[in-house]
Amino acid sequence: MHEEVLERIRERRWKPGDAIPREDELAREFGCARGTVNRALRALAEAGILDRRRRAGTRVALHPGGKATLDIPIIRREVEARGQTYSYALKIREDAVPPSAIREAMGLRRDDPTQRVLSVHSADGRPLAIEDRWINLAIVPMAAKADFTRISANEWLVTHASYTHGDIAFSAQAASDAEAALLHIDPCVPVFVIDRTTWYKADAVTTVRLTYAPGYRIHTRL
Amino acid sequence: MHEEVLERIRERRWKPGDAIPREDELAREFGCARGTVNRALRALAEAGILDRRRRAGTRVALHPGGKATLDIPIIRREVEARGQTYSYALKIREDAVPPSAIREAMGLRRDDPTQRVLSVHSADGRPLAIEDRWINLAIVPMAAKADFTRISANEWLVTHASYTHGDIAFSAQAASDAEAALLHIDPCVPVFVIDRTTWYKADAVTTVRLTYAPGYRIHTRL
DNA sequence: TAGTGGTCTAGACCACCGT
DNA sequence: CGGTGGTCTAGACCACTAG
Repeated sequence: MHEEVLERIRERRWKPGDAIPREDELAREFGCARGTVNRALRALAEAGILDRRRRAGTRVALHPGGKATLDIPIIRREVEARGQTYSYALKIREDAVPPSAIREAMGLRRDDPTQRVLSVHSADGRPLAIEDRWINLAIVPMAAKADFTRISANEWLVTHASYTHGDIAFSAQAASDAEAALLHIDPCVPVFVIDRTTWYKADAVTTVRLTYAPGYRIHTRL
Repeated sequence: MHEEVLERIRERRWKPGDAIPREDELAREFGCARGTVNRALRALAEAGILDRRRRAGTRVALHPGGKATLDIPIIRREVEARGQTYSYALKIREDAVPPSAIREAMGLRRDDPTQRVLSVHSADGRPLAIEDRWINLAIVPMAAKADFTRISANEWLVTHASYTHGDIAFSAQAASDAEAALLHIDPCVPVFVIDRTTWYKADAVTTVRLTYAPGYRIHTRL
């Protein structure tokens, strides 16, 4: 069902913008229950292949497939999955007042308790990524007692803190002097950067910048 | 249902690694049909929040929420959505033999008909992205007749060609001399790069490199 | 092999939103 | 307003796989 509809779209029998038959018509045509048709079409709509609206019916999306789902893996697992040996070094851990840009992004006041954790993840002994993180201790007080010399803040938070929503951004940056030193590269070299902030209801949980060594790419299938 | 399960995970009543009750038990607890439970749990599993296996039951994922879905928008729409004026310039269009790296990535022979289309997308008159594309004319012969001076190859292909699968990669690169000239920036400046190749069954449809002007970021919510 | 999720059915009522 | 998708039910059988 799902596959048959996809096939008709790919064969261009149903083209972008076209309306396709109603659920009950398709159910008769395929000789199945409407619920089955509904499930198949809803899945295709979630994938961005179809546009569905009550009363207006179902149409092939104008720009089908304009979505990609990325895995955001734990760095350790990513390294180990490539068969490399992972290592990790904690560089800075301090209770400190974040710079105003961070405070603003997290919606924090100057007197909110925050902890900064800066560490380097390495693959086969070579620096792979810098993790520069600020944790809101008011929301995750347990983090103050966690042993970030053994497990990365990245990994600790994934299993010990929950979030309701967040945002993530990918960009290209020139390595700063400090970043270059940690990654053993020259300053101003292009590096791939991921900025992520997560929230629990109205409160920021943590914000992190991951700065990857040159050559890093995020890859996914469509 | 969906929300209630999410809430229990976020409250850490069900923690990563924990097994949660069977579908029929939850159905009794919530006073609904098993089908309803199944739909809710299946949705959470697709989102990476739950791990489900027949016979083994349902568990909270060890690394919940390790997925992000990105919109891969048409550049024109992306610009217009920001309220900027979009413009587009075709720079190169030629039937040519792709370099061996491209041929290899697309699985083409030297005598397969291919067309190169290189263009620049601009926002408010400022170059935003270079689109450097190779099209497999054996699979999309209509592309030879398309008017790429008016509509970008990007946009034309989305509505006139289908694909069964593809892959996409994001990386940070140093701008080459040619790219720097087209984007009106200095060489070696960090630029965000998207490489994408799409396939129809066993044949490559097109491969494209989008090179974005400095400052570009991809952003999404989690 | 037994227990779990995966999928389907036939029917029902509801919510939304173009016309 | 009416027609469409959205969601639910109660039941059934199947497919997979852990023990």
